[in-house]
Amino acid sequence: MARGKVQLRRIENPVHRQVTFCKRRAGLLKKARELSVLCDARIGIIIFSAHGKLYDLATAGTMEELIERYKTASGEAALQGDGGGGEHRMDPKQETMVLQQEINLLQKGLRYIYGNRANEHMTVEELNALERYLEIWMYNIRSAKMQIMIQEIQALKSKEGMLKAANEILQEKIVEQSGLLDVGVMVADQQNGHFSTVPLIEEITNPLTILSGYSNCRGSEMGYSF
Amino acid sequence: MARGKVQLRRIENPVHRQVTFCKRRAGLLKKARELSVLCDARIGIIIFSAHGKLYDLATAGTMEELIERYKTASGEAALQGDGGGGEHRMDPKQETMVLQQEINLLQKGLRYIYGNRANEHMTVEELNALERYLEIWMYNIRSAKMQIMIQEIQALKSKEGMLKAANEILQEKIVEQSGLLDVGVMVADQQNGHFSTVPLIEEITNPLTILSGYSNCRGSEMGYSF
DNA sequence: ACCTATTTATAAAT
DNA sequence: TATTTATAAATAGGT
Repeated sequence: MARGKVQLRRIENPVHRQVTFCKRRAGLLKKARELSVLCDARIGIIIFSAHGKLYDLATAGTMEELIERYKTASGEAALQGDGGGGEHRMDPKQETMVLQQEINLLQKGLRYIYGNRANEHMTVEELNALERYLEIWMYNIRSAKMQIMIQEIQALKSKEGMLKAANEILQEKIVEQSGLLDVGVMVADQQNGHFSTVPLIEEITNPLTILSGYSNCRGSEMGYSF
Repeated sequence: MARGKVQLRRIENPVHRQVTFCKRRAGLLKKARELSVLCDARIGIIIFSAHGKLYDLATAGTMEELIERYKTASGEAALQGDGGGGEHRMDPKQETMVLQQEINLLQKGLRYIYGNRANEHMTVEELNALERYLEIWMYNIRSAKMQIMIQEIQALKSKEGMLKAANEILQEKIVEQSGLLDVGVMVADQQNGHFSTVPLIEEITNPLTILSGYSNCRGSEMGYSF
């Protein structure tokens, strides 16, 4: 913006382009910070240079928070096919009405929380409803994760059942063959190595013992990516 | 930038603030588009107004692409710190002081949210800190649940390993005894019922297949009590 | 939404 | 890369 009007097209001279990129990038981020402070907005900016280098800015929080909020706000999360099993569908008209109600309530809640409380009046009932919605959404996320783990656990359990059954049949077979051999059970027990046949199965039962005492760990020390 | 220098702090007059927000938001997006074209950069901007309304811009592609690219690009840069177990403990006095600070902040937050906003003033910094604490606590709870399920999965897997080992030993024993009997493997196979000995074990391997596609189920339909 | 006096941003030169 | 400077752009306050 000086010493010559700028044409709105790619700067061909690589040196000029690099210099302009640095200057304007700084300017853009400055403007964003100003807008955020002046008008109480939350802003995230992601810039990839032509060479793929990342520059970013997130005002009032982390970029991750903004991305999450963006995803819900842009409606991406709200309008996708049901991944789970058979859910009881109501007719589309009613469905959209309910969803619209939820959205209205959420928006009102946001104005209430972030705007001037005096301008928006929410009844206790509305606040309770909002609270329930939020809990439901959070519950959905957690449930999806749980579903995955539960399926894995059940797969393992069924596998365990099959292995146990196979074990029993094999043991029966051994007993049978021992009878044919007229040698008796003694031989079988000696050949068992460190596995004692009957105790083995008893020992490993009781799979669903729920452990307790896991409160109060700082989050950063636990690295689960679920 | 005109008719009066601007102070870099929140504009208190709501009308002025709204007008400035509109103007500067447009200016910011324009600058971003210019930078993108002039310097061949890819830029994404997410703006949430104070009332929660979303404004966004993505040059040269979609915001989703930029977010994906951001996650990989920032993730590569961010993988540092002690990944292992070593926790840096501070002395108990300092620890309790930090906890007391957390409690004070929470109490202030509760008064702020449920009481009269005019009486309690919280800075953006305080609110951010509160938000972070809440996220950490929630993360802890979820992590504890995860820990329990992960332990159960591992217990089941180890049990599976033991059963497999036992199975193999039993099968060896059968083969051995069959040799002693001079009857051969034919008899063993016939006595196996619907379990074929070797195929069985192959069939049930592959325990850690993670299922996908569990997004977006309504909470009320899922009855997990974790 | 439009105006315009000023402030800001910045292109080119150093 | 930092500074300077002439000029284009952005915009605060008003209408």
